[in-house]
Amino acid sequence: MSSTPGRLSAAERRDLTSAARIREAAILRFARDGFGAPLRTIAADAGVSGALIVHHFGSKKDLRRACDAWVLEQIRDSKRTTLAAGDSGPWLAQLGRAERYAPLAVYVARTFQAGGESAAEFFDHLVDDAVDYLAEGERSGLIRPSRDNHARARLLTGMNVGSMLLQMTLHPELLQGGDFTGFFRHLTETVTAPALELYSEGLLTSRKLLDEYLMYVPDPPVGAGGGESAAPPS
Amino acid sequence: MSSTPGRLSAAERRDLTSAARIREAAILRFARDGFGAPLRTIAADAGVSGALIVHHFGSKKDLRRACDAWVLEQIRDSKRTTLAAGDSGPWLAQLGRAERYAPLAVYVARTFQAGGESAAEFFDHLVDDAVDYLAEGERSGLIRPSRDNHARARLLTGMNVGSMLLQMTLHPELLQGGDFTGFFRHLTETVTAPALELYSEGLLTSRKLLDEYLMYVPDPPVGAGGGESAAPPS
DNA sequence: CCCGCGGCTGAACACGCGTTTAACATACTG
DNA sequence: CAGTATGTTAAACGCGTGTTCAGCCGCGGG
Repeated sequence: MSSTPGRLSAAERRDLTSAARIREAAILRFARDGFGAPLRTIAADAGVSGALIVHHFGSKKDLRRACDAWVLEQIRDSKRTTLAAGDSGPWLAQLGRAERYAPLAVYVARTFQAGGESAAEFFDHLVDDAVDYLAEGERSGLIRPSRDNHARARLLTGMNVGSMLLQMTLHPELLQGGDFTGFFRHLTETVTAPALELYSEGLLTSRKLLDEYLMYVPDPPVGAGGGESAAPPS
Repeated sequence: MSSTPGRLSAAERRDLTSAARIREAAILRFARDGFGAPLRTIAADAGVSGALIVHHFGSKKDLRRACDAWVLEQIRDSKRTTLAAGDSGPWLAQLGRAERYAPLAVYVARTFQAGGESAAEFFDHLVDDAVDYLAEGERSGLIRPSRDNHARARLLTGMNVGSMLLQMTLHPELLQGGDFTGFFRHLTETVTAPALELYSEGLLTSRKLLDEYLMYVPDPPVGAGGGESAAPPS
């Protein structure tokens, strides 16, 4: 992994090797076309042969694992940065707007689309983030308290990620060019207004339905959450 | 297509032929495993050879087209029925609970997951339904008026479908058995409570954010909608 | 009787894909 | 300079898949 005598750290130097180019190309291509993208296409993107990819990474699965780890690392970086800047909040939305991080956000969306273990893990991660974010909003008086913080966080996160997934399948052309920011711009443009309305005023005129439901089913929360996903009864 | 001399209509008689069995098996298998399911698996489900499928339907794509049409027809039926019973409303949620229609709902979800032309068409269909449903709720005083009915309908539909998609990728095991109703049960169970809370009380304590946003961007609606999908800024 | 035709099949073909293999180039080492 | 490790490649293999092909079976009509 390290042969040149330069004094850069191994991690830094690797960013100049073809292995790094492959990783970069793979992330971009996976974000564009999903994880079904042929290995040879990634190879062409990186300007190398297909065989070299498996030589460096072992297999396509391992390549994806490497990309996953790298993306997660980048995201942690970004979170540290925005947190340090006091600009806390849900990163998925903001991330998409930042030119640099948009591909990462789309990559994450592809992870959800592909499903599997990593998707579930990542979702829990996002939910935990949302819990924190909502709690902070609650403290600052911006957000209402909930009967079940975890369930609410799960609902909102699920709606967000789900909507992203839907937009991905409904408008694949937005990803086909490398224009990842356009994807998020379109998403927020069509969503912000009605979402703010829903968040500010609600949807129902009375609390009758809610009260009836709460009467019907027993206790709402206790401590830890139990269920998982999200989809309101329209 | 018709050789036996019975007096049933051609369409009815076909429901006894192996072509019908193939269609039925394909719908179930597509719902379970998605449209990537191998033709030979469907053939095994239907108890026929793989070659017979293409003999009857021409190709896998054509088979899917036939299934799409059939499912759409079934859904129209179901809509007519529930509408006649005065039990109007969004069918996707209710549909999942009805033992008979649950596979159809999952099939539709798979359609969205696969993306493409039919997904977009179907989504518009759902949005139109939601517009009607919301308007009716508004008339009956249950639902608040909106600044942009179409945008709101798109948001809510997108959140619903998106959440369904997410649950599909997050919990594929719920589909792996043929238990399609369990899928929807789990979905509504984890979602209903926080969704009702959100719909009844909103999320934000003040309308400041909304007003600011509305001040910032010009007119909200006019007549027809323009954008498409949905995903609130968490 | 047999002839033909439609339902139906197993085997073979074509193709895209991940992966393996053998070889070549380059550069560092003794 | 030989030797060896490392980066890199073209070609081939294996496998899963949609599709095609040649033929079998059973039955209704001459």
